[in-house]
Amino acid sequence: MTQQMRDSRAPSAKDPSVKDVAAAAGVSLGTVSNVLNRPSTVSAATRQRVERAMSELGFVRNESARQLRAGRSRALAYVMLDGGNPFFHDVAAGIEPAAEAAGLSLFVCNSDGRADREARHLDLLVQQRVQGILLTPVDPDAPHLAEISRRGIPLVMVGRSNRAGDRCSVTVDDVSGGRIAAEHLVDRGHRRIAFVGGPDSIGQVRDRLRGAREIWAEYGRLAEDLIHLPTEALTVGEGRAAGERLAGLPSRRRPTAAFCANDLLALGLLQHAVSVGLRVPDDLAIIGYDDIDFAAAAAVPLTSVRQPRRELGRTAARLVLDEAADPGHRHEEAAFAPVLVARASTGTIRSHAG
Amino acid sequence: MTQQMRDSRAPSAKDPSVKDVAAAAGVSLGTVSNVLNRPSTVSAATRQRVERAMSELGFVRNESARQLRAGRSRALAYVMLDGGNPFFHDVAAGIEPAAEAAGLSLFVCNSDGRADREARHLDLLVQQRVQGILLTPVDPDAPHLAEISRRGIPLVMVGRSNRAGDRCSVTVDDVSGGRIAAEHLVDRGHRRIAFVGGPDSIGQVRDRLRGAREIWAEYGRLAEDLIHLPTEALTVGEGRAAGERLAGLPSRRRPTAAFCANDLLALGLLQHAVSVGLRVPDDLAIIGYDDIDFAAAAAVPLTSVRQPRRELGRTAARLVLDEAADPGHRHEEAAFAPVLVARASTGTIRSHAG
DNA sequence: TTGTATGCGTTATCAA
DNA sequence: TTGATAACGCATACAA
Repeated sequence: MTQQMRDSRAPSAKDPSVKDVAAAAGVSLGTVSNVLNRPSTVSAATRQRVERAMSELGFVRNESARQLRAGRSRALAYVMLDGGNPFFHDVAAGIEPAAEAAGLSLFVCNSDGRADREARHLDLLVQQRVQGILLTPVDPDAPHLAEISRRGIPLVMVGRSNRAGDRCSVTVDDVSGGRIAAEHLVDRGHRRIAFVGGPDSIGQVRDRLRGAREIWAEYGRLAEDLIHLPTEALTVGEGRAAGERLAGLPSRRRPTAAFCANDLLALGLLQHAVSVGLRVPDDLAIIGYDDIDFAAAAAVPLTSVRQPRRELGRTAARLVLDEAADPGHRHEEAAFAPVLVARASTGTIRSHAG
Repeated sequence: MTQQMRDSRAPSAKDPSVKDVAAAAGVSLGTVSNVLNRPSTVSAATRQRVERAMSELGFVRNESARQLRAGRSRALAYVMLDGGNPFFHDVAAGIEPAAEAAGLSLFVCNSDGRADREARHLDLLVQQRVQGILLTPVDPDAPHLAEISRRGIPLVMVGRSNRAGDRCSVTVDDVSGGRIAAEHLVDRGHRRIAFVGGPDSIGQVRDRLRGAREIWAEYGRLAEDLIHLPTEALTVGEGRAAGERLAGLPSRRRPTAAFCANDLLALGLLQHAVSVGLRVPDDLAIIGYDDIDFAAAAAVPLTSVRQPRRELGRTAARLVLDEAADPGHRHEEAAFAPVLVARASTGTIRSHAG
């Protein structure tokens, strides 16, 4: 059942190198290299001989050696903020084809929102001499990021720009997103709403709340009618917990709608609402943020503020690649606009009964 | 706004090497290496001098050079089958700490269910000389996998074993899982059920259906009362589409419960059911497979057949690491048992009304 | 068109 | 305790 297979090659045999191929083909090492890198400069006859030797020996280029020689790796890296949130995987999915088109591999790492993990990943990536780093940072102004730039490694911020603005970034205006979400709720006639989200250390959360408050004030609503339900993380579980607290409010203070700082919170809140028999959107309207696929897939499809996830990744990749290749590169901030995607969780025009 | 920063080091300056450090510290290159690798053999005074030089120059080891020297990389890789399914990311999350504990990095790749992409990733990984590969394969018997083994690279199958059984694998018995799911529905009194899933080329799907059919037969039910609704992929969208077809069945043939080959399908089906006003579980009970976090988070929490996702990853990592390190390694198949996680989507004991 | 020689940065061996 | 040297596999400049 668990018999060791008799391999055609001893497991300990070392990989054949260009030298071995050269010997087998009866040519010099340089010729083998030419076959690999400038095949047109080699005569058809010898080329075939070399290629035959390569396949017979099972030759595979050693990437470490190539990198050492080249002075840099052929890879990009993306350090995401929360591996449990599909949003970031979608961003990564946008980066990958761009990296591949440039002949580069993509290393995907997850800081999990912890500065120490972020720093550790960054360390490793510098050791690998990656050509560029895409990062959704725990703290966009952390000193260890400046260190990366000082080394001359292209570093692009994804979803957040740093204060100094001295590097490329790809952002979606979170204040504007907060405004859009809140205005949607105002339009739907809600007069008492909740903002669900936290912790406050996350800039995106602060901005979205700020946007919501702006709109709220502009419509002349009372600040106290926009209740902030803080959470400890942007997770489904915290969304559920927020639901409990929301349900516990005295009815005169209870909001008729909730704007969640991301879709995970919104899904948790939705679940809690349904479980206690609330009708969504009639008893409680819910709007999320990010528009991950699971938002559209929810039992009550979730209204959400869409960020162009793949596009973020693609654009960020374009920027690092430019910074890596073009000596005249100038940093730029590519800003995208969030857009509202209205679904059933806030009521459709059709079904809305005032 | 997009001003080029004046770096303390010219962007083109090359990274300092051990040689540079040695020069700066006034010692030989070998001593620097000793500081790095065998600090105890260096006198405290020189060690400090070297360390100071290192930090002043901003020295960072070059991983390529280390790898070239060592003859192998310090990395593991996981090639997942579907990056859009959180299940696989959870497996990866189980691998990572194990890799880290062994001092290895983890490359995560996504074949997206396509053999050519899988092959391409594998190629790249061989070039990188990774120490081992974890793989949820498109086809566990594909010849390019044998090629990996022939090279002596530890290869562990995750969630699927190959026919020959000549390598390590970590599996969860899908037939058994299918049985558990179907029996749960039988227990709930369902006499006509659907199996939603496909394509047939996916072994896991075949096995789960087989298990369901086994139970169905063992309980003396008619084969025709277990309807197979094939899908083209294991996605939310396909789940929704299956819902349409299910609703289109004549009522005498319409199942009262659906067993979905994975949770994404189940979520799609759930959404469709809710959208057409079906009550879940009363009008239609739904059971999924994998028990991803979003199953528990659904508006109607989804009953699912749980696979120990992180544990799969952790165990697979243990096996590759053993194969990579122990010359006396014997291949083994670590088999886990799936377990039912009953939630509201199939009715709870309490609320169940026969 | 092909061959020879050198160096990338690191680690390890050996001699001092 | 420290220093000099070789080797890992590859790509390239240059010579033949």
